[in-house]
Amino acid sequence: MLSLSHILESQLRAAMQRAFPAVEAELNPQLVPASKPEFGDFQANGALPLAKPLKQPPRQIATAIVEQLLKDPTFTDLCLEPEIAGPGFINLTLRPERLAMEVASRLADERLGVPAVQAASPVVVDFSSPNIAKEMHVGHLRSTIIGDSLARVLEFRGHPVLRLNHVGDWGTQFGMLITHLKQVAPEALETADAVDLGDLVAFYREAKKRFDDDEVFQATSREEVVKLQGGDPVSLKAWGLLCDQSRREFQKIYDRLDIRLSERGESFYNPFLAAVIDGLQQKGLLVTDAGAECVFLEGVQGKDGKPLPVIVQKSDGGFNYATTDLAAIRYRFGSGPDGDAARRVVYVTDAGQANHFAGVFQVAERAGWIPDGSRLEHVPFGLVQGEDGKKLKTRSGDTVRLRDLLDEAVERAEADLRSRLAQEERSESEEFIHHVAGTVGLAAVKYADLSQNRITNYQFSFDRMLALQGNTAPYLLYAVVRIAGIARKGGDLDASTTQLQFTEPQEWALVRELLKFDAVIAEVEEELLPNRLCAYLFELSQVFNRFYDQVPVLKAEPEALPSRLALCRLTADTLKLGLGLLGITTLERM
RNA sequence: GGGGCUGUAGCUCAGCUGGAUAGAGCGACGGUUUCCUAAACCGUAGGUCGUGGGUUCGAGUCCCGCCAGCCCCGCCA
Repeated sequence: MLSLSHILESQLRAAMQRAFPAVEAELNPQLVPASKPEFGDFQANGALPLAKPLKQPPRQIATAIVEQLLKDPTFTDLCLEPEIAGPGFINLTLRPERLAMEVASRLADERLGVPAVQAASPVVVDFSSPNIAKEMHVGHLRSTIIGDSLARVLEFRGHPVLRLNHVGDWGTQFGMLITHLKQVAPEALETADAVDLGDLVAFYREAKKRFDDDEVFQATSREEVVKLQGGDPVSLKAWGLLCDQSRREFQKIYDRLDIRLSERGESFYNPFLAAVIDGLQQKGLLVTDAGAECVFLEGVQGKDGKPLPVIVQKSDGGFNYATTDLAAIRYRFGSGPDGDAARRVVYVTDAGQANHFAGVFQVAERAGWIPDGSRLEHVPFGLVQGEDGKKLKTRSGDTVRLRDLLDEAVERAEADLRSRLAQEERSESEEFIHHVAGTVGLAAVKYADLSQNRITNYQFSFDRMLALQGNTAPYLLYAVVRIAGIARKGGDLDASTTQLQFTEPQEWALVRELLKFDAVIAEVEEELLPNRLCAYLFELSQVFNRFYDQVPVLKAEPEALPSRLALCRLTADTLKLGLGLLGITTLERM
């Protein structure tokens, strides 16, 4: 209904101008969706702020606006007579036949009323970003799931999206690991898969410990990084082997989650690091401090009130992550061949990096590397916590591997399903059980994460995410299954309907809910908050379940049947599309 | 010490540019099934929106102070 609201807005604006031609300030109708169903479809709050400048009671102002509205035939064609309520709200109700027309047009539109932008320049979504030589763990869960969903929404809107996996394949950590392996397991640096990933993780832990405790080891590691960054063939080969091995493990997780990503690790920007330093130098932003090249931030003070630096070149000559991030910003906004020519770049990383990104973004801004009219955004999210409110750990206190977490979700979904089948004395094939459990388990993990406002910490709970009632994936999937059930029992959902007619309040409620879809997608695209889409899909499922419970479909009167089937079809299409944008696949039976 | 985020019902959370009596789910309590999967639906109870000021026609939402929790703070990412 976005297009209708735009039309209404301009009609309101015009009516206000006609009613109060003397007012010079911009007249804003303040048109928003009605806060409650009994107030109609939209409400215009614009009369209230005019009370003071016009020295008139707001209801009188609203009356004058409504008077003008009623003189506009395009308005009366669209809406019933407006009502003035409360202190001066103008409540607008669309004509039922217009709502039915909107439904009809969506039934004929595979995009369900969501317009496609004609965008040539890409949007970069930087997400997931695990580290080479480590396993993906619960810390990568949110970035991976949220980033994928945002990418899907942006793609659906028509943006060319670059899904970039900025894997940690460079830097000090590699120096540590390679140095350690040279000493304890040199074969791992020369032969592919000489040690498995689990061992690599153990080696990494040992290396990290030595790095923290042993100054000699620390120095050797730093030298190793410099060698690597300098292109030393032995180091490079070892590095390549480690990356290949990790990459294959990551891919298994991505395949399982149905997530597509282009790997472009930190190392990719290696050739562009020196130019970052030169560029900052040319802009006069660079300051040498204690041997390190820094840019001091404006408006951010550290202890003792001195400005905080962003270090772009360490005193040993090496570059660090800030340098890489700056090079990445230049590359992503830059035009080809060495550039992505993006107009919007978003980073889906944990909220703990907010300061880092604020600093890096400021430096990029001051260096003039963010083109006018383009957007550079950090999309932060909170920690994953256990049900005890602390950082999620295994019972033995280790980090939870992503693989294990997904396995457990699916196992629990399967156990639930089997006990339910037994209870209902249903018999299903093993294939069915595995397919349903796999879909439900992964959907539950994704939905639970996405349905919460990402900025807050997220309390992870298998029991809650797999619950069959409430705002959960199973509840939404069940709504889709119910509609599929209607189709199986003889309802032809694809039957074309020339005349839509709705009589029951439950039908109208469903119609109105269905028509909100386009506005929700626009909101997610803008705000990058997938939980808004989740909230909508949950609401839609509830409204549908109410309809399903209280209004017969297959046993409807012949004149009502086609319209009700059409509502079912549009509901199923909307749920499937919406869930698809969350990265969740639906089922026909469960 | 400085900065960021958070604080809303017993629990987990919504609350979009400030707008009508602050919403949902779970849990609790009470109902509904000869009918499309009851994995559902209907109802009841439950809140000084951390706290004190301020801005204004109007504040959970904006501004300032304070309290509590989490995170970050020069050569890790």
